[in-house]
Amino acid sequence: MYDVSSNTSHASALLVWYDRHRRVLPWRAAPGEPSDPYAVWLSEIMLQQTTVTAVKPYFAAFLKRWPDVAALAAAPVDEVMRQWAGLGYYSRARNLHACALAIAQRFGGRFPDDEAALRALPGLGPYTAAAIAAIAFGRRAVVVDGNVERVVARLFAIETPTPAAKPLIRERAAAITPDHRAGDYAQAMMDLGATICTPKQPACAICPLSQACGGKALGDPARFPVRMPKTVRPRRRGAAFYVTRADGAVLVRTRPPKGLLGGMTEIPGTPWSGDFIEGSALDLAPIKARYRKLDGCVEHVFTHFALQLSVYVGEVETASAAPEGCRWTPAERLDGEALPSLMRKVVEAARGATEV
DNA sequence: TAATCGTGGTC
DNA sequence: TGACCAAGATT
Repeated sequence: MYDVSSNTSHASALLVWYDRHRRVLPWRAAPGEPSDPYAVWLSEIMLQQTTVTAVKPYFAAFLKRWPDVAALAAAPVDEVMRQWAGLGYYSRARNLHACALAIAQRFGGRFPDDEAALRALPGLGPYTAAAIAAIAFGRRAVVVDGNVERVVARLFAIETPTPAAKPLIRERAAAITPDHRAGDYAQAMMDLGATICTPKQPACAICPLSQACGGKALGDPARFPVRMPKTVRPRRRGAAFYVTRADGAVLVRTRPPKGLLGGMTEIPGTPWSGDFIEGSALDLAPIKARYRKLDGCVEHVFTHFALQLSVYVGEVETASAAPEGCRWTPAERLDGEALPSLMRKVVEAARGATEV
């Protein structure tokens, strides 16, 4: 206890707190128990920009269906995409499968245990590689996610607006990262950010780092991290065509593998643009049919734009062939398609309007 | 460096 | 009700 450098004191105060207040999470090993690298990896990918609440059911479903990395590697990528549907950021699912294949084929089914090798795998960036090295293998690593950024920015009262402050935040984070209990420390920082040092109203009164916190000393810790002024979110509009055959089959198509909703199933529609003309929507219908426009719009907000989608409902004869790029899917199999949430909204709107 | 890439919850 | 936010990666 004679080393009173900030390095050790921050970490030990945090670890004492963690031993008492750590969250119980499905992918987290019990104290003293070894963690399963597969579970750690799977959860870390799912948790990228995604809440714990949203991840839990997906994590359980994946683990039940594919209990280890070999099972996941052996699955068709389309099955993985379907299982991922609804969780968002679909390139994660494609990379997840690519990573499982790499582990199975290049590493004999065992995850590499150092940060650099992990970093080279698909879908593993600086954060995730460091997190897995620390949590699954006990390696010292500087783990910086959104929680750590917030905690560190407050602790050191960093005035530089993010994202310009990232290098400084990383430097400060490295300076307080201990050499021991790497996994516990990384998870402690994230638990602190998630439960105490929260974005809006940090609970400084019960924070183990409050004594050392520069942001608190200044009187307004919630001011950190300092953000750059926000940009406006543009709105785009378009139309979707929900076409059914007399036998109930629905016309769908698969989006290109890359880009927005890459590789996912969609209801055919027009491009989405800022200057969409409602009156010319029907000129872009994928197949000739009698269409009825539903009242209102399906609304959906993406990260960088908001979308308003008109929905047209049409019906064709059973003999009708699917147009180029489209396919018919039986009504009872539509829910099993890799439908992103936006498209589930479209389907729901169309069904609600047709079944009355 | 700056865009792009989902979704659901919160205030 | 709209803006912000969540265990970021990729290009």
